[in-house]
Amino acid sequence: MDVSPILSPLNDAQRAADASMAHSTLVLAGAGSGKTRVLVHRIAWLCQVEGLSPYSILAVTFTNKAAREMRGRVEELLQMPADGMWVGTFHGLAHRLLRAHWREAGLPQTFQILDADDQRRLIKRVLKGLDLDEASWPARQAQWYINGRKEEGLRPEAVGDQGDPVGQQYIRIYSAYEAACRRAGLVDFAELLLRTTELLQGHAELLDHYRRRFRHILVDEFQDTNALQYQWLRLLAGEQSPIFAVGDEDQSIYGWRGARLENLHHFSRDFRDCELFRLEQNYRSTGTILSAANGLISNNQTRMGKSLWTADGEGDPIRLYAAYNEQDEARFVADTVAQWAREGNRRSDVAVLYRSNAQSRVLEEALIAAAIPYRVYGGLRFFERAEVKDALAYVRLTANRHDDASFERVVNLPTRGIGERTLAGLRVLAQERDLTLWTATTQAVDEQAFAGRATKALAGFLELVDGLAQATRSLPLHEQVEHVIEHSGLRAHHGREGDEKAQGRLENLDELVNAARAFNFDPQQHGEMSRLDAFLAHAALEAGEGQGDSWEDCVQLMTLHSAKGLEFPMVILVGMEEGLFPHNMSIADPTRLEEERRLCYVGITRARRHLLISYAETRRQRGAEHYNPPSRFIGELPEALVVSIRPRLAMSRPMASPVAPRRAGAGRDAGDGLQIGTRVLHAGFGEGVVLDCEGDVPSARVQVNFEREGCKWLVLGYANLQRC
DNA sequence: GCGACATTGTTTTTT
DNA sequence: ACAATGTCGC
Repeated sequence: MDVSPILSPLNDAQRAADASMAHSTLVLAGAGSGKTRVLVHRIAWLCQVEGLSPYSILAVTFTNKAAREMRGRVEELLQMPADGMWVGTFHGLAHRLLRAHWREAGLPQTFQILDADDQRRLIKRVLKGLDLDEASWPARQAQWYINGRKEEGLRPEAVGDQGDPVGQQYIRIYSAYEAACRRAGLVDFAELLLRTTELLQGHAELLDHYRRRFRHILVDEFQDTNALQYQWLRLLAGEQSPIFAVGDEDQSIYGWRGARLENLHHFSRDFRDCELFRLEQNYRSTGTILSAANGLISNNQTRMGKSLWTADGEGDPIRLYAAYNEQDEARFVADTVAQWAREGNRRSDVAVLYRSNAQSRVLEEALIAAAIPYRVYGGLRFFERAEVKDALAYVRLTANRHDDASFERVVNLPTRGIGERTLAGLRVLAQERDLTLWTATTQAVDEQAFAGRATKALAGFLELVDGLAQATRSLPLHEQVEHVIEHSGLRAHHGREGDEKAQGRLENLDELVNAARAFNFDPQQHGEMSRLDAFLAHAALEAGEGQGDSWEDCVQLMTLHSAKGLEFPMVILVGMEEGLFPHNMSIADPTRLEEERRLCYVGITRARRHLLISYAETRRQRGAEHYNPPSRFIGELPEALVVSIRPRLAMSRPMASPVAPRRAGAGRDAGDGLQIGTRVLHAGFGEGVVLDCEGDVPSARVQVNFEREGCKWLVLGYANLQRC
């Protein structure tokens, strides 16, 4: 057997890890050290050298994208399809197990998945049902509590209440929520994992079967596992299945949603005969970028420690730009990208990374003004849009009439005269008789429990859904979806609104039909599920990243979180100010501050060749002007690696209006559309940024901070400034 | 029951 | 600032 294609592209450390004979293997892989490559080649090694069938391999990732990439690369390396191999996200794999064993798991065959939004809405209803007012019991809080308990593997009855009334109330909420899910056949994300864990714990023969089947388990991004995922893995691996985990403590950025970095530290204790490998050679970035990353992360106290190095050269210094305000910063980004493109580079090789989504707006405006195409990642994805979810709710009801969450969503959409009063009556009825809303409605109609008009409306809704189910039963999937959109009245509903946004919603509905048409049903993966159920699960589990959007050469805009796992020749890290990054919510707590620092580390290590950092001295945040000092993280970079690309002037932070109040509107705009922060070109002084302006049009003066000459006041009528 | 105004709370995100 | 809710009058 020629193993050279598997091992020869690897360096010594990677090769040692991939050929490890230890029972458990933990690979601490720094950013850009070939993490995915090690996983892919390990699978190839197992198949070709140790002679395992792909059928007996289980590989777990956190995102669908990572799962797809892994499967693709394994197939490429092995030169054959790896159909039998289970590769997927924790949730995707758990879902698959639950579909295969719904009976043993105690679920209805048609169980539906709740996404985070569905879950919150359902919890809201449960809170109402318990007569708790929303002010003291916010749904978000309850959601956080419930998911937290599930991720600890705890059911309501297992949660210990220390006699504290708030805790007891939460336990009540948790119980009521569980009952609501059970009645309606609904499963939230955390439930997928918890239910699977319990399924395997409670059914020795099933556990035994899967333990025999999965002779080897691989896990990506191990630092992001939560307690339940860790438990799930231990259970599935048992004593006999070797486990191969890859992770990086310095890239743990999801602590706030339950990820436990400790899992990485406990690995060698909990999985027997463990061998540890470190990958520290980086193949991505220049020496400068790595030194900056190392310098920054060394400020974190709680780490095992690791230092990246590269055989590559030093490369460019890191450029630091002190913007006057957020508009100036955005313009700097646009200018930089324009310059980069002018030099013959691709715009898509540039990523602009920010801490929070709200920051994308100014950037987008500046890019539009400069006619630079861009693409924003994140935000709400296709299957999360309200109109799409509405349509899917109808479809879900045709598949499972008892899906209360979907029932509530569309029972009066478009409005058909079923109001809050009627609905409240229905809920009471359902509660009293322990029925789903659908059944309760059927009985209410039979018994004429409500006023004539309401009863008629309810009967109309029941008929509508039954009719939709009837009519679509034997249609192909996309025609089912199309039929439902048409005959539920949703299309007409959005058509009536007639504004620009409604147009977009209609397009999304069309796109949903397309998505249904394009959905490929894989009997091997979906087992005995119907095509429709498989599509609905797909919509819930894969929010629909790649939908739409052509492949134009676009600058990439995204949050630091969504940049994890990606790399770009040029990275611009914007908004590096105290309070923004590190975020205000995290500054006081050392643990969270360290996570912010890791987030910064992730951002820096995305860059291959060029790294630019900027901050704004003034920024409008939630309506008010803020003067945040530069981020402490800037100061933590080795000074020698950073150059300021515009010398900061003593005058660079002029005091704003409190000292010299101006007439409303004046002071913002010096006629000519020159606003504070506008970049201008002067024939003699070169380029600069408008800092201030005063007076009215004939004698207006502006203060400009020139790159070469410093700060000057100019009379607008004579200066002949050009915007640039 | 429904549309027009006030109030509210604002990290990060995948599944 | 601003979107996403909740309350009020018809």
